[in-house]
Amino acid sequence: MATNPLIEIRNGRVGKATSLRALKLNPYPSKSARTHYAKAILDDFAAQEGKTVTVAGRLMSWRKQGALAFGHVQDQTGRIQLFMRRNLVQPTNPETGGLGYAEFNLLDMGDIVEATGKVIKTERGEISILLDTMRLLTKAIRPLPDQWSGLKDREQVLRKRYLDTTLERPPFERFAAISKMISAIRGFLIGRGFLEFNTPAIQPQYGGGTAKPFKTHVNALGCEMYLAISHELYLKRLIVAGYDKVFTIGRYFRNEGVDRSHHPEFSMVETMAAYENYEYNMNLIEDMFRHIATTVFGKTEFKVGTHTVDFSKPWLRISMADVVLEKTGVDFRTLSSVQEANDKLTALGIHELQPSIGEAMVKAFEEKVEKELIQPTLVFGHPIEISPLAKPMAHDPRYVERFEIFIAGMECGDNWSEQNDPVTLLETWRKSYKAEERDAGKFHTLDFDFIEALEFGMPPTTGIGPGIERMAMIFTEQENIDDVIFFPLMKPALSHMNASIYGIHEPSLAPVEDLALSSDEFESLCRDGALKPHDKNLTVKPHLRLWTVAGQPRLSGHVEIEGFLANSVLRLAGCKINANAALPEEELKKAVAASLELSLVVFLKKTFPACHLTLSPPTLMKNG
RNA sequence: GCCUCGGUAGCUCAGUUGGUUAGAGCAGUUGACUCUUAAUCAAUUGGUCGAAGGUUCGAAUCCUUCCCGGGGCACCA
Repeated sequence: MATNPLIEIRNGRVGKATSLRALKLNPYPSKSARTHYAKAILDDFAAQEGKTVTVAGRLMSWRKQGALAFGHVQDQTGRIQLFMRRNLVQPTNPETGGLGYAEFNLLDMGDIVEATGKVIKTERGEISILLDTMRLLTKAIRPLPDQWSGLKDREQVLRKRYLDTTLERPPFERFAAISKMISAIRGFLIGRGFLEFNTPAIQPQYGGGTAKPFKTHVNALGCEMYLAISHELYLKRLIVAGYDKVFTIGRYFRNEGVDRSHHPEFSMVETMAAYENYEYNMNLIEDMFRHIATTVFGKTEFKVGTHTVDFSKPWLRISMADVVLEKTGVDFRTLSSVQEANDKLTALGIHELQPSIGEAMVKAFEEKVEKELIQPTLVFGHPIEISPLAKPMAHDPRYVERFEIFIAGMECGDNWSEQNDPVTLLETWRKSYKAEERDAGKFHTLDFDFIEALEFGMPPTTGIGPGIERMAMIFTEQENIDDVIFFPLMKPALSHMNASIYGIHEPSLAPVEDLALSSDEFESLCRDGALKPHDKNLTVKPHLRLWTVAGQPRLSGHVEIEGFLANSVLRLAGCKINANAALPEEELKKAVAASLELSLVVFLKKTFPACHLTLSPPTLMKNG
C-alpha cells in the first residue's frame, strides 16, 4: 500500500534498522564515545592532526565515489568532513557497533552517527576524519527537507523549528544567543545582589492591568484559577518577607491578540528592589542592557528595522510632559480642564475624547511620540490616572514616579515606585472595581490577600519588568516575535500524511471544543437556538459498532456531525436507529441510513433550512 | 473579529485564457566511479493540486463555504 514517496522512504529506513538488528547492530544504542566537537578539531588542526578522535552528530552528506566516500557530520558546533577509504574501514563488529564498508548502504542522510578516525587534511585541503569506525547512534526514519533550499514554508518553519535549526545556522545561533541572554540577565542581577524566586503561574486572582487572562480549573482544589498575567504582587510579598532585592523570570499569559510584537505566552524579568525608588531602576536597566549587549553579543549597535539602536551612549531621560511638549508643542501641565485638553487633541488630529487631562496627554504621547523614540529612552512622570499602583511625585502629585523604556518605537519595559500605602491602594482598587463593574465584562476581583500583606508594611520599593522577547528581538535584530520564540503558539494540525502513517482515520486533532450530546439534548438545544451550525454544509456521519454477545449480534453507534463546531465534530449518542443487527452488512448500512434519513436528517432540514445536508454512508466497526 | 495574500511530490518551485495522461530540481531507488564538497553520469519510482460542495462536455485553474498559515487593521501593554 506504500504508494506515497514519504511512506516508501520511511518504510525503507525502518527496514534498514531491521537489517542492522539482524547483524546484531543496535540502531538506537544508549551512549556515544564522543571525544571532540567538530569545532575543536577545526580550530586546532595543528595540535589535532594525526590524532585519533571520535565525533558524533547528524550525517548531513554522503558522497560515494567508488571505494572512496566523503560525508559531513554536523554537531552543535558545526560540521566536519569524514573521509572514507574502503580498505581502511574496520569490518562490521557487533562488539564495537562499527559498520563495515558493506553496511554503509544502511546509513541514510539525517542519521545520527559517530565516527572515529585520524585527523587529516584531504588533497583539496579540508580538515577531515579518516574513517576507521562508523557507528550508527540513531536511525532517522524521516528524510530531512532539501538542504540547499532549507525549509521555506513559514508555517513549517514555525511548526517544525527543529528542522529549520538543523538546516540553517542563523536561527540555530539565534536561539542559543537568546538562551545566553537570559543567563546574562540572571548573572547581572545576581551580581547586583538580587535573589531569584519562582512565583506561581497559576494564580487565584489576576492582578495587574486589564489584560484578559486564560482561565483554568484546578481539579485538586475544585476551583477556577488563572494563568499569570503578572507576577508583581508575589514579588512584593517577597519584599514584605524581608528580602531586599528579588527577581523572577516569569511566564506571562494574556488571552489577547497576536501580532508581530505580541504573543499570548511571553516572559519578563521582573525585579523588585526595596529602599529604592524609580531612579535606581533607571540606572539598573541601562546597565543591564549594556551588559547584555557587550557580554553576549559583543557589540553595542543593533539594527532594528531601518534604524540603528546604540546602547553605548547614556539613555535619554525625559518626562512625558516634556517629550509631548517637544514633539507636539502642547504643554499639558498648563491645562486646567478636560475640555481644554480634548481641544488640544483635536487640534493634533486625534478625535477620541479622553476623560481626563492626564489620559489626554497619554493619548497624545501614544499617537504622536512613541513611534519616534528610536534610541533607548526612559520616559518618566506618567499621569496618576493611568498608574494606580505607583507613588505620586513629591513635587507634583498629578504625576507619578514611573518610567517606561522605549527602544525603536517599541515599549520594552515598565517601572514605578510601588504604592505601599495599603489604605490608599485599597481605595484606588475599589474605585476601579466600581468603574469596571459598570463597564460590563471587565470585572476584576481584588487581591485582598495582597492588601493584607501590605498592611504588615512593605518598605519603599521599586520594580521593573522588561520583556524578554522584546529584548531578544532587539539584540538578535528580528522584527517578528515568532523568530525569538522557539515554539510559537499554533493551532494544532495533523497532516493527511501523518494521519495515514499513524493510522488515524479521523483527523479531528486535539479538539478545540469537543461536545458529545444525547440525541434528545441536541434537538432541544437546537430548538432553543443555543446550538447552531458553524458551517452551511453539514455532514452527518453514522458510526456503527457491531458486537457479538453470546453469539447474538448487537448494534450500537453514534453519529458525528461535521459543520456544527468550528474545529471539531459534534458527537450524538442515542440516535434512533431502527435496524436489525442480524442483517448482512450492506443491508444493515442501508437500513441505518434510511432510519437516520427519517429522524435526524428530517429534524436538521426542518430546523436549519439554510444548510446543505450530506448523509455519509455508515462506517462499520466490528468488535469481539 | 475585519481586510488581504498564500497552500501543487518528503523539500524547493513551474503550471499561460478552463483543454490531452499535472511538470522540473533536490531527496529516494538501481547501477558506474579511488580526493569529493549543491560531486558527476545513466536509469527509475513518486501527486486525495489544503478540504468539501458547485458551475462546465472538461477544473490545480472559475464560484461558495470551511481548514491552516503569512501580512495588515482592530482589541490589548
